[in-house]
Amino acid sequence: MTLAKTIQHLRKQAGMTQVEFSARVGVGLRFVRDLEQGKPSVRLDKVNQVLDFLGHHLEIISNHGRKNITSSES
Amino acid sequence: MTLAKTIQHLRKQAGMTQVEFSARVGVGLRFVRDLEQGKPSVRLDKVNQVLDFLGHHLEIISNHGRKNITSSES
DNA sequence: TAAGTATATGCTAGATAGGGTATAAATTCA
DNA sequence: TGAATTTATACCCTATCTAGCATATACTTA
Repeated sequence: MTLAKTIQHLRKQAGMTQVEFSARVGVGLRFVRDLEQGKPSVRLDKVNQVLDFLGHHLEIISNHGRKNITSSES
Repeated sequence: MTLAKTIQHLRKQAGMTQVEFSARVGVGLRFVRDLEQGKPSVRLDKVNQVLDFLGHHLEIISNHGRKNITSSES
């Protein structure tokens, strides 16, 4: 599941509209909408603020196996 | 480990300087430095670009247990 | 269908991230 | 210790993110 859809899912699970959610999290309504629409260039601190409110956080996970160091096979 | 330190660790593990790294990833040197210094307000898409290069990605993880819906115990 | 609610999109203004560059500080190594 | 390398900090400039508002579109229910 994408970040956008996961957050949307968690918000709905918490029974909040975007309006209520943005107010309680402390970010702009517009941001919540952009976020849930999958805008890629959002600010990380804002995302973390949202996730923290939802009792979640981000972690770095290895892409099991094939690295992507731009396959430097000369 | 923090996002900043993890990325720095992965970069060094790959044997690259910040200069080489930024060039190969395709982001500015300035960004790499801000990122590794723990600047919280970096852009998510840039972070993902870096992580993808390193063969990693971000995932949403639940903070096991205590939610943080700002403890709305009235 | 209509009304009410919720979400999506377009716009502007203000704030700031990122790129580039220069320099300072730290680190490495002979 | 000194030189070379790497990393950190400071500055300016441009691009764009966020907030806020208005409006349009979707969704729900009577």
